[in-house]
Amino acid sequence: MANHQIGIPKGTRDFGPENMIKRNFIFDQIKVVFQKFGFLPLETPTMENLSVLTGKYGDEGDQLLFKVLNSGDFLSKVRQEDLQQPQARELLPQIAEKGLRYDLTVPFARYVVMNRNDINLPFKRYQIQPVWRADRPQRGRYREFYQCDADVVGTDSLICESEIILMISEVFGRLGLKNYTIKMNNRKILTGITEAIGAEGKEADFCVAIDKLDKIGKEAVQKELSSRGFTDRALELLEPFFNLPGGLTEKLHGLKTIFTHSATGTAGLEEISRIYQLAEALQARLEHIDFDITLARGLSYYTGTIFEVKVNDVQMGSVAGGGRYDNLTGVFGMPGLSGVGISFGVDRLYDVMDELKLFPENQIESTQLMVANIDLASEPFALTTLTTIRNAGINSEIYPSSTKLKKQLNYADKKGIPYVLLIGPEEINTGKLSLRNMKTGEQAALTVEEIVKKITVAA
RNA sequence: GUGAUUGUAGCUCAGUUGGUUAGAGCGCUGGUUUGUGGCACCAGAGGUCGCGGGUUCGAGUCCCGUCUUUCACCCCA
Repeated sequence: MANHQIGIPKGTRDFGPENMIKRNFIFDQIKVVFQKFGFLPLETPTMENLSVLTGKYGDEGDQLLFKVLNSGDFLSKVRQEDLQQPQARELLPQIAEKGLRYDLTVPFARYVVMNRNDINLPFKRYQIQPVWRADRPQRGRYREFYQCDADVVGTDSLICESEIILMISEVFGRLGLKNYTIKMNNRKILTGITEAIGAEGKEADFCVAIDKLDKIGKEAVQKELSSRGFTDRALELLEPFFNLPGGLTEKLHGLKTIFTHSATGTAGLEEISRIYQLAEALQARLEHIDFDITLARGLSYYTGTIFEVKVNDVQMGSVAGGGRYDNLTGVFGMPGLSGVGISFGVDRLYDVMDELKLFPENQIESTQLMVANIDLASEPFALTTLTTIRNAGINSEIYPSSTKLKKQLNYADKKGIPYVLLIGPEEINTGKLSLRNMKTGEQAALTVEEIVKKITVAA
């Protein structure tokens, strides 16, 4: 009888065995690629001090942080006046000093600063851990989800950016995703645009609005911009940006003339074309890259190149994103360290791959053979045989009790076990064991050696 | 945080203007088959109708609250 009280928190999920095998496949591919490019693993605590987390993600972000209540009698240290008239803002710092990590980049920055004397710059790390956001769940959006980050700090070389493009391509190739777009832009270009249209300093507002272009259309973006205080003159000057020519070189050329009086914009353009050159030298496939000046990305700490990857033909937000941040460690008292990184969203990749049916059929990590449990007398022989088979490197199990064969075969069938080995009095007498192929229903009398050979070859 | 939406058996869902013991399919258990799964047939088990309150002679059905689901906005992976 199921208890109606039990359940899991909103926006969290259990991952059953079938789920986990698929998820691990994604994790493994990403891990292999990260290591191939010289990134090494790092893990940080689930909880950080709130002083580390707050103020790094904007006001919105602070609200989305999960806070952890202090241990013990957490109310005893609260000021009496705050207990009389509780206000969340006053009360919170007194009752909670820890929070769940919101992303992997800020904890990484904290780690770099704390270990500045020990780490070898440029420092390349990857990190695959869950993060938590107290958001309202919806499609492709959970309160607990995994990020797979790879970042390099301590260099401003654009080789890093071009290698990120390579890593994205390789991960997607390994996952079997073919139709995807790596959108790339540069914050300096966005800054250049605000300069060019006479809206200096309104870059943040500009980013939020322009980011929605493909979603809500040009008119709605113009409307939003003017509601955010952009003048008619600015919107007029912005007009050419909406109508840039298609090709990369044409786009760059078009922007170059617009940016003649914007050093920042020009620098952004040079970075973009340099990244293309480097990626080409690395033999990256460039057809997936789309230089898109409307790409903005919310996180305020990006200062240079920004990336976002979308899978086409699937209704889903971005499945990966990243960019360069010039001064992330600055907030922790270590200025002048530039970093760039990429983050894959496994949960979304999973949903996309599931929808496109891209998960491989045969999972070698699952059970290959089950020894049926015919009767108590045959059990010792069956167990010895099981160990022999396991030692040969075949994933195998024995049905733990001698119930009806029908039930045992049914169990094997449902678990997708391809072979069942029958060991009863008959088999022990002849020394030939009955190996049943569950797919075809064929059954053969074979020695243990023949069985091991057959399954090893088949796998 | 704003605005909608959902909740009935393990799962997917029926359930009439409020009216007796709340149904189906799939799944599950047992049997037809005492050493042979999938197919078929037969039988059976399984439900505080999300939770709490209210209206009513009577609530799965109407009202309020709450939780949950899904979706849009904000924002984001």
